[in-house]
Amino acid sequence: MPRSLKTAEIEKNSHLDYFNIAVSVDCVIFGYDNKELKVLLIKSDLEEFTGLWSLLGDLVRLDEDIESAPYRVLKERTGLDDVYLDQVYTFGDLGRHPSGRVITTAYYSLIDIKHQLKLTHNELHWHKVNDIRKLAFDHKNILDRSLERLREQVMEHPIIFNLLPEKFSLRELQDLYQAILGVNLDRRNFRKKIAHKDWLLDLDEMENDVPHRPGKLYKAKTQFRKNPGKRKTNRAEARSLID
Amino acid sequence: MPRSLKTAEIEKNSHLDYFNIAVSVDCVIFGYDNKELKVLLIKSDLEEFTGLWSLLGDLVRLDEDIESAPYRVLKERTGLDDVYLDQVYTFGDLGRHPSGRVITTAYYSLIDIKHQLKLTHNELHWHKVNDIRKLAFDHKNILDRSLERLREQVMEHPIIFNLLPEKFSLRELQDLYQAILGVNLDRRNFRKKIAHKDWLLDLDEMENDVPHRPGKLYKAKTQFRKNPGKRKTNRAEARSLID
DNA sequence: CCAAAAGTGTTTCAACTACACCCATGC
DNA sequence: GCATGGGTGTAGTTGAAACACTTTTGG
Repeated sequence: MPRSLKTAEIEKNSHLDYFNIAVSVDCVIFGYDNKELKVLLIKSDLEEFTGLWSLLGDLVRLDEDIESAPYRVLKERTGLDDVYLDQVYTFGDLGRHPSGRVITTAYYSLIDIKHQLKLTHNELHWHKVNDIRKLAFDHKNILDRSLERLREQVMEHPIIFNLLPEKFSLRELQDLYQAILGVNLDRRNFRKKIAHKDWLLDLDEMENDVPHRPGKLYKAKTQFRKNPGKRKTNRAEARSLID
Repeated sequence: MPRSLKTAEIEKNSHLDYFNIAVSVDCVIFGYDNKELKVLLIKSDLEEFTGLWSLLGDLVRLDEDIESAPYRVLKERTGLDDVYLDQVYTFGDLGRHPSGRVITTAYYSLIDIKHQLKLTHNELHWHKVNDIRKLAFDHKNILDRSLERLREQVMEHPIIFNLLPEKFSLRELQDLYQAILGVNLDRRNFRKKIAHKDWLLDLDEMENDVPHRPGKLYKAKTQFRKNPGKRKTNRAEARSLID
């Protein structure tokens, strides 16, 4: 009963297992720091991929909904419990996993990199998304698709706040949009657009410790923060909240 | 080796199989006729779902990419070979299949209902999408998500022509958009918008057999018709073609 | 006083909406 | 000649883009 197989054990699959299809999830965990979009990767321990990094994934257990699996992976790897997750795509080409037939469903996740993570593995590191050229398996492809999806979602849906600390200035928000979209935005137009969307609460507080004129601080209206209502209803909720 | 298991045999899974996760694909096959959006369904042969209809699906084989599976299902069920397909979402809740643990990836497909289909099963019928209240398994949910996705795609991407015969009038095209989106569109604005997109070739031919002034006939520029280049590149191609 | 970013309004342009009349064909 | 849809243009509105100066703070 392969109930508690770990990713690191996939390669130990017996020949018998090889003749079944295994189902995994892979998490594209995005974070934001120092004006750069980052992704959390783990050093691959497969011989075929020595020196390469890979996404965090695991086999789906027999006793969990597929959507629970990425929450479990996040919890196990980072200690985080209440995160934004969205399914991206399912990848199932024949040769995508060297140890056998593994079909994987990719989820992307947005977390506040400053929430001191309890990283459970010392081979776990944040990488600048822009610097990544090659990953183990088809994970570069999965990353590209997830980033593409994130870019599609981020201007339309109030999800970006999950990448920021609770309080932030409009400049920080704009920098983050720019990091994700890879473009520069006009400050005045950006502020008008954000104001129009009515996603923010004005905290009547100011930044401090900045070496220039401090900006006002805002936070996201609570319904947009983290993962409102947990599993399954993500998409529908996010959608209804912006109508 | 469960290499050639058929959907209809899922329920025969042994207890041994029950303790594995099976992977299937389900096809939401859309067609258009008589100003109504239709979907191709098969009568469920599971006891639990007596009298209910279900989507066409099958287990993914060990020797095929996951994206090949829906093409194979389409080919087996309708005889069609070169169809538009797009992955929608992967559904994997614990209780979704009464015979065991089956995770399914949904694809939607757009086909010309008039291409006389070689329907391989006499319990296979077209149903008006608007009339469907209940389906076997979680297929109503899958249908709803697929329709939602089709609606998102159809104004932005040149895919709708796959639902029409090769030659069509602007009225037919508009009727089809209206059937999909569930709204009425202004004729003049619609024609301007379509003209602007530059998706059509003017055939310099007229309708005949219509009991009113005949309209001009158009066809989609060839790159938008059917499934250009087959599997895998669907999304990327569709996207690049509209830039 | 210098550097850095905060904050703010107007004009232009493109896209979308609403809306009405004459035309061509079949019957 | 009547019914049905074909075919077309304009005015108003809305959202996006371009663009520059003054203010506040820290150093």
